[in-house]
Amino acid sequence: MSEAFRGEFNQRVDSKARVSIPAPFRRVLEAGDPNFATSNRPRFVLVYGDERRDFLECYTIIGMQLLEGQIARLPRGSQARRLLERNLITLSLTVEIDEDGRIVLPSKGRDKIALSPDDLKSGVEAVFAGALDTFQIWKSSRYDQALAEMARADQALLSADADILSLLPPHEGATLDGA
Amino acid sequence: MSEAFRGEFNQRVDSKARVSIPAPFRRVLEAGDPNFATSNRPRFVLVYGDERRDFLECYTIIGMQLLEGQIARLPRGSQARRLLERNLITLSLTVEIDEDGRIVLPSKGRDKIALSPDDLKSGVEAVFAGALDTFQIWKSSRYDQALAEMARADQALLSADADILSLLPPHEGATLDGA
DNA sequence: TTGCGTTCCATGAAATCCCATGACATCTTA
DNA sequence: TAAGATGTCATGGGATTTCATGGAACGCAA
Repeated sequence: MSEAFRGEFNQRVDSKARVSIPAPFRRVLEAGDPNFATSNRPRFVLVYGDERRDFLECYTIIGMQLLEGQIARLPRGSQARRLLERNLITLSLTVEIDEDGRIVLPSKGRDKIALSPDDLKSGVEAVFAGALDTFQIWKSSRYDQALAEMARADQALLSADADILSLLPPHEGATLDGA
Repeated sequence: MSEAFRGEFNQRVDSKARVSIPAPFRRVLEAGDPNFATSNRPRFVLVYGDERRDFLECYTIIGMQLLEGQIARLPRGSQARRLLERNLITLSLTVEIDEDGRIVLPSKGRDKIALSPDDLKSGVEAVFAGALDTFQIWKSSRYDQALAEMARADQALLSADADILSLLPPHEGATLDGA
C-alpha cells in the first residue's frame, strides 16, 4: 500500500451539504478506483453503519472490494456475516467526487455525524482524519470532543515518560535503522 | 463487482401498489440487464420463495442467470436442486421498470411482505435494502421489527467495545493494510 | 358500465451542473 | 531576486435536471 490516507483536514460544509475532499485524499481515492481512468470521477464508499460510532468511515473502491472478499468467506447466513453485511454494505453508499473535488454528504451520512439542517444553514466544519487504508469524516465539534476523551483514556495506557513507540510489538527482522 | 447494491431507502407505495426503485439501484439494474440498451426499460427478477423470510429478494437479470447456471450444475432430480428451483425460479417474477422509474408490486409479492389492500389504501412505506449483488424489499414496519430482533442477538455476538471488523475471519494472503 | 392495470402528465423538493472568486503556492522571466 | 504568470484548491451562487410521488386519462375485459 504505497498510497495511504494521512493527516487531519478541516473542511467547510456549505448550505447544500457540499464538502471538498482534501486534495491529498483525492489522490489516494483516484488510485484506488479502477474506473477512474475512464470516468475521470473518482468514487468511494462511505460507511455509516455501526451505531456506536459518530463518524463516517470511507473506503476506496478497491479497499472495499477486499473487505467484501473477506466477508464472503464467512458462511452464508451466519450471524457474523449478516452483521458485517448490514453494517458495511447495507449501511453504506457509493459517492462520486465532482469536477470541483467535492461530494454532497448524503442525508443518512449527515444524520450519523449529527449535522442538522440548522448546522448547514449556519455553516459547519467537518474534519477529515486519515487512518491509513480508510479515512473518517467527523463533525468538527464532535471530533474535538472525542479527541479529548481519548486523550484521557490514553493516559492510563501510557505512563508519563514512556515513549509512544514502546507500545509496538517486539520487532523481528528489518527495522527502521537497519539494526 | 464494480456496481453493487448499497444503502437503505424508504419509498412510498401508493394506492395502485406502485413504488419507485431508488435511483442508485436503477443504475445497477440497468447495467445488469443485457437488454436494456435496446429496450430502455430495465428489468429484474423478484424472488418471493422461501417461506421463512418476509421480504422480497431482487436480482439483476445477469445475476439471476449466474445463479441458474449454478443450480443447473446440481444433479437433475436431486432434492437440493428441486428445492432451489422451486424457491428461486418457480416462485419468482420478472418485472419491468417504467419510464418514471417505478414498478407495480405484483400481488404475490405484496402477499409475501404483508402489504394488505388496506395498507395500500391508507398508504405504506417500503424499505429497499442493498446487499451487494441483490437488494431486498420490505414492508417498513416489518423491517424495523426484524432489525430490532437482530440487534438483540448481535449484542451477544459482539462485546461492547469491540470493532465490528473483529468478526472477520483471520486473514490469509492479502489484507487491507498489506500486512 | 365497472373494475383493473397501464400510460401519460404535473409538481415540489432535492441533487447536479456550470461558472466565478480569492487564497496560496509554484514556476517563469527579465 | 523581484515581479508577473500560472495552477491548484477550497468555497460560493445561480441555473438546470433528476427524482419521488400524486393524479388524470386511456384501454380492456368481465
